[in-house]
Amino acid sequence: MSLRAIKPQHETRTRILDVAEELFMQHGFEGASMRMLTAKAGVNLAAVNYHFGSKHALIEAVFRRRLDPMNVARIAALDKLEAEAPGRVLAAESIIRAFIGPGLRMIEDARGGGRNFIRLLGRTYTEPAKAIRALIGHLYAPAMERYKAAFERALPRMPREELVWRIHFMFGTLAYTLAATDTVQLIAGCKPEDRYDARLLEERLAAFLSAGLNAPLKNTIKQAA
Amino acid sequence: MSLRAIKPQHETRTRILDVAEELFMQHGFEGASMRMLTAKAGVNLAAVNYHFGSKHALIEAVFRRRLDPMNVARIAALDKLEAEAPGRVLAAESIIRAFIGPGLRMIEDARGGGRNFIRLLGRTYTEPAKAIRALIGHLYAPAMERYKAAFERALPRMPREELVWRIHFMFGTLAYTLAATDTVQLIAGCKPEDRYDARLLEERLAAFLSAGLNAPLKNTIKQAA
DNA sequence: CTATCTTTCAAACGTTCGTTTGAATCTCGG
DNA sequence: CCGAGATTCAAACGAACGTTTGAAAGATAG
Repeated sequence: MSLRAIKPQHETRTRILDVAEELFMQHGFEGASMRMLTAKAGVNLAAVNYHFGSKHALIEAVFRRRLDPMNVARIAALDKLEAEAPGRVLAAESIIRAFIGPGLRMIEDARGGGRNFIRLLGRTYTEPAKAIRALIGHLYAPAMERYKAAFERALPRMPREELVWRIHFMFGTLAYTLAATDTVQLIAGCKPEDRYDARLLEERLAAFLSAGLNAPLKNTIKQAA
Repeated sequence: MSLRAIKPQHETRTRILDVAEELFMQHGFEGASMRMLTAKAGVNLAAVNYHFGSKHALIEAVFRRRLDPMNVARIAALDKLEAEAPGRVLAAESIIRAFIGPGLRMIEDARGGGRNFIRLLGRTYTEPAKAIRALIGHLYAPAMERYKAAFERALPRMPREELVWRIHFMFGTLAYTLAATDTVQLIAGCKPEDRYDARLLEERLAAFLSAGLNAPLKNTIKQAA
């Protein structure tokens, strides 16, 4: 074992992953070509196929690297919440905060890679390619099931079908908020850097989402259930 | 003028637009190729360039055909609302319903083209290609300005910055709800056909969004303004 | 130093992309 | 029926795509 340690064990791999994250976010999966990507990463064109096998496998690796730890953190946050108040009914807002917290914390990631990933992730919920949507759904499934059950316990009187819809709406708000690059400016001249004060954004999101989730049930909705 | 009328004046044009709407929705703008598109439409490969000029011009035409009338309907709905209660302060929920109504009505379009378009539109808010996002922003601008002003009048005590964010959140919910093809099933085993009972969906959306928009202002948010 | 395994490299592969071309076909007023 | 204009057609264009290849270079253990 020499004294090298200058070149990390898989520098090429991680450099490809970092650049892929950024370029997929900027141009989409089809819009970011292998030549573009390898040139920006400063590696040979064949490096992606050597280290990952194919472009699709690279896409999967990009998601796994961040999404797996993020969902672990989400489940841990929910576990902690339930352990602190054993047997008690949790407030919906606490559950919401447990869910969005890990994502927002990733935005604050100093190196900036996390921010790229979060924006990429937000966009991918509506990705047209079936294979990619299936991948995301598969990676999300465990955390999703856990949170759905938590919401059901927190809101026992809400019809299941209505609850599913409201969770769906919450997902939409979250995904869109994170994915939007400059569409915000469609509504108002909002300086883009303001968008990433994660603490303030968490307050805004928690207020909006918990109010929506707890919205009164009108008769028309009750009858449908 | 003969008795033909069998072949509409621009049948090729509209057939291309219909198929483009469907394939762009299914595969995205880059994923749907001209050969795929023209083959499905039963027209020659060169027809798109002959009638529209380029693929990008076709994309623009697909949006203009539906988005222009939809925004006209949105502004008209708001005009009607304000005319019915002159000088009065509108309820935020009425404004929300005026905005989402035209979109949901398009989903019910019998021929199905409207449904394709709405789903395509929802996805396009987070489209990576800048040119397309700019196009959407430009087409939306007039209606957007009108509705933003209406919300400001309806909620005079809310800080402007907070209001902009909440409008942004509403956009997200709407876009995602409409764009989602089968991501709903991530949350629950919901039969996809249920998703398009437009009346029920309007009730659910209006309840969720107006509760979120009217959410109480916490101190942390007030201080930020 | 040598031999073995890993990684990098330039070059090329076959395919598909959006677009262009120029001739053929259709439409319709005079 | 004719001829100008609009439309359709098969074929080809160059460019860019993801991937493969086989040799060169680098790293590692005996």
